[in-house]
Amino acid sequence: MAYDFKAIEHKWQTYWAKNQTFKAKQPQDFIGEPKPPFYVLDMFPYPSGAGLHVGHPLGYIASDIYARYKRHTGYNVLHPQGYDSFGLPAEQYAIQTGQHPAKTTETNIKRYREQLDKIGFSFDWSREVRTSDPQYYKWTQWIFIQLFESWYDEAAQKSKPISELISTFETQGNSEVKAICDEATPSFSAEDWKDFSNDDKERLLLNYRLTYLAETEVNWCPALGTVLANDEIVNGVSERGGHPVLRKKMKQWSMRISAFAERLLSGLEDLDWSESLKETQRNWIGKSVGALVKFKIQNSTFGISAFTTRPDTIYGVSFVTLAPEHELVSQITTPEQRKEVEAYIKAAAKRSERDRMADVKTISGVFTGAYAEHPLTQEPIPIWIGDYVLAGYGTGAVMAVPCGDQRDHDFAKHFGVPIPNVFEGIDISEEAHTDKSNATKIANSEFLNGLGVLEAIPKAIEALADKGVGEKKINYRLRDAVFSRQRYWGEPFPVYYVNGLPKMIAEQHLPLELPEVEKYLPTEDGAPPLGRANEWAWDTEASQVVSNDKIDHKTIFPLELNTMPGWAGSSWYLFRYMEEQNNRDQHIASDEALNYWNNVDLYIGGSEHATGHLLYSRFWTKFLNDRGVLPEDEPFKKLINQGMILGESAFVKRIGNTYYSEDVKVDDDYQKIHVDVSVVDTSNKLDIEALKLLKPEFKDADFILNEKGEFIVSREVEKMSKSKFNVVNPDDVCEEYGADSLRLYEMFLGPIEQAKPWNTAGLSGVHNFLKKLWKLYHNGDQFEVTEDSASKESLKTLHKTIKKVTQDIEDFSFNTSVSTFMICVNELIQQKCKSREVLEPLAILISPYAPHIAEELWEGLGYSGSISEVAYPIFDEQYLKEDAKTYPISFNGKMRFTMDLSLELSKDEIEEVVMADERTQKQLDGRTPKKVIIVPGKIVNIVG
RNA sequence: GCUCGGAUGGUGGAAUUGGUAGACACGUUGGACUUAAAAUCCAAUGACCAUUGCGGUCGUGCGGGUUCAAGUCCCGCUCCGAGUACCA
Repeated sequence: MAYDFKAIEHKWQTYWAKNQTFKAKQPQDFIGEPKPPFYVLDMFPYPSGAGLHVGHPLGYIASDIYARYKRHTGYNVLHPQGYDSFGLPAEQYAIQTGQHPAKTTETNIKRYREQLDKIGFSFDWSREVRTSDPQYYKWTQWIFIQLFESWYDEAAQKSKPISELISTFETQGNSEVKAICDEATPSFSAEDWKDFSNDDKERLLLNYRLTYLAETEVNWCPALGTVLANDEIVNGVSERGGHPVLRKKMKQWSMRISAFAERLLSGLEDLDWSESLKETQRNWIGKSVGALVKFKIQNSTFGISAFTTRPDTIYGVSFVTLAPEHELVSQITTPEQRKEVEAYIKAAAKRSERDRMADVKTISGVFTGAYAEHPLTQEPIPIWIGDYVLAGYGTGAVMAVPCGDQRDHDFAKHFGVPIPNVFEGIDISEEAHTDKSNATKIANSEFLNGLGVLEAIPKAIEALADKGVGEKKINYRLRDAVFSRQRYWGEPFPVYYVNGLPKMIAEQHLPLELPEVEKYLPTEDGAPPLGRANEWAWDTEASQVVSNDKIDHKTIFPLELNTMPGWAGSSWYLFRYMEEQNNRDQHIASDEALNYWNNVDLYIGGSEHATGHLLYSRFWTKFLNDRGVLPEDEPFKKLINQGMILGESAFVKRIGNTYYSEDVKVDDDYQKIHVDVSVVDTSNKLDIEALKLLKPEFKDADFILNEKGEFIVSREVEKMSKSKFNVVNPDDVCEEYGADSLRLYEMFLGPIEQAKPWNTAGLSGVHNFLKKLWKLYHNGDQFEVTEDSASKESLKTLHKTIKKVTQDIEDFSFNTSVSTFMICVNELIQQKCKSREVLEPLAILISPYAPHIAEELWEGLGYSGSISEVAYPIFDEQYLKEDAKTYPISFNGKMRFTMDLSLELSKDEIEEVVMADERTQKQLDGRTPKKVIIVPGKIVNIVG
């Protein structure tokens, strides 16, 4: 019987589904001692219209191997899957076609599921989640309300209920409270608080809430009447239509993630994540220690605060630069400068933040005409604006010290601002002196003169603090996260507005479901798509959504028109899987479930989520832990990033309507045109007829063949995408080679974390291997395994394989374990091994990688039921004992020949044997070696 | 620009703590079986030189360095990829 992968894979996929083989157990399901839990999670996919390509399953295959391995070693494994089903592409499609995004999303999910099912994953589908399902986003809304009802106690480093803060305000005002809040929060006493109106109280509380309304900048496209994602902007204009884009302020919900900066930073230490990923998050959070320096503005009541890490250079300040968006700019600019300043602000609004950061070569800025006062010397300091200062970072103001900062130096030189030198014996005429080591001594700085940088910093802060013009400050680069999106296809906020102040809809009335709209575009006056809904008002008495025309601002109020961003639903989904479908009504998950599963033991996904999803979900987890909802304060214990699978695009040379084979010389300028990889074979030959069939536009084209009468394409490695015609569909691979081949090949391609190109030709290698494996258990058409004991050699092969494969799984080195299986099978065939003693453990070993064939072989071995929980083979050292080693004999580090020597020999004995060998004497050619280096068990190196 | 990765034969990659560079595959070439093809099996395959055999030189993106020994460690570059706060 030949290896009939189609029948086998279909048979076992049906069996697994029917028997719910991979359904995880809840703690209460165990009779007696429960198995230890192990939670393996993939980053859930966004179900796009294009379907899966072979790049998507890479991480899923790796995590599936690990999940299956853990089942073999006695764990109760939770390995769920679901969909991140809110998102921009479905909305774009809806705008174009008028189809409801829920409908296209449903279709896409169905297709994803079919594709996933064909690959043989051990997912527990009974726990599926979809972020766009109202029963799911009910809890996303619920979490939002919890955030609204919380504040951050800086002293305790913990989020707490807002009611506690209110009681404190009632008894002591806010002077004693150490809370994270807006900078502009005024101080007040208990009496003041009592005198405030309810609205005033609400406005003040918004300064403290963990989610709050604030003015933030967005990319506004006036022509489209909408806000654009950075992604939708290409070269400064909108991708759709090429319209200009401006930066504009808008009132939006924000998340006070900055309150958690310190914990997000220190929490990294205990995580089993790659050092590079942790480093990326550390840099993103960007902690820096320094001082906040306050500058008075001359002839004005205003002041500017600037954060600096170099308060020691305070006497080197020669100007102050504000971000063009800084709120003071319009108020301090002198009439003479106004025209120039306004023009500059307008120009800066057209540049994206990224452009401004990336461009360090162009120095630009404008003098405001205003002067600040040096906090220590009272000398006047000119105030400039410059777009290298970003409004969102720090205070949006920089105290410029041109002698110590290169950017300030460039700016000063460019505009002819003086560059006072505060460093002893350092020439700063050409470039700034940025060295922060203590070897640098401060000069021209009064009481700081002669001090090293490290001593000068605290001394300078002390002096500033004494005068009340500065203080020690820790600054984080991490900014509060904007949480509003002017979109349709996202979670609605459970918020309505009374007198312009936000109110939460009570928990028991959730979910607040998305309303129907006629079009998915923003309204004509620029309101988000929800502004088109006719039924989008909240009746506080009936507690239900009612028609907009009933809004009376007495009992019926308008609802929030924004929706939540993509990361809302993905920040907590891992906890939803912990509970079974039928017990999800009353909570995110039951306490029993949360306390049993805790958090994710292994998380696999792309590194592009390093600072988005992975940081936000850590933030929400910490918050929900503070508020007693979750038992853990980190979501993902271990994390592996899978690399991208790239496509091998195919190109043809075109001149007019004539196409030339790659190896035909063409003198004129030609264009390179993508052709679909499906009409090109593995030796780069193009099937012209198939191409014409696929793409009618080639019907009348001329094709110039090479001397052999073939048409050859050129190849290039690019990102796999529909527009590049280089997408390989896993369905096609499963059809031609089978899911087990696909799984093995994806792993065999290379290290899981590396980006690598897909080359379908290589599949035959792993497919051949599976055929050989099959043959090992068969004699002709007959399944054949003997009860004879295995040879010493075969046992050695087996145990060598157990050792290596087990180690590889633990190290996530799946590519090398596939090679190990190949070596193992090659050796067993050579040894003509048919013994159950070896073949039975081998079937278990390979089952995480190629589960379908393993099940079939297991059945052939006489067992009924799935192989999936059979105990994993145990490695026994005794079969691997060696008594000799093939030593490489090197001369000056170059290997010349090898010698088989007993491992029992001492260093001296080895030297004696090696020196006596005639090949050694030939190499030395009469010379006496200066040195002989012998590392027993490893190498001999003769120097001389 | 900044942050984080990566670079090894014709191709994907291996070499886990500094110790035989190129495991395992793909591809290519030659051979066996066959009327033929497919499938399968066997052999060769880093480059260059030598060749009757022995053998030799070079070689892990580039330039330096440390070491008995460097793909691996250190310093300085080049190129490519990802992220850069509203793609998910």
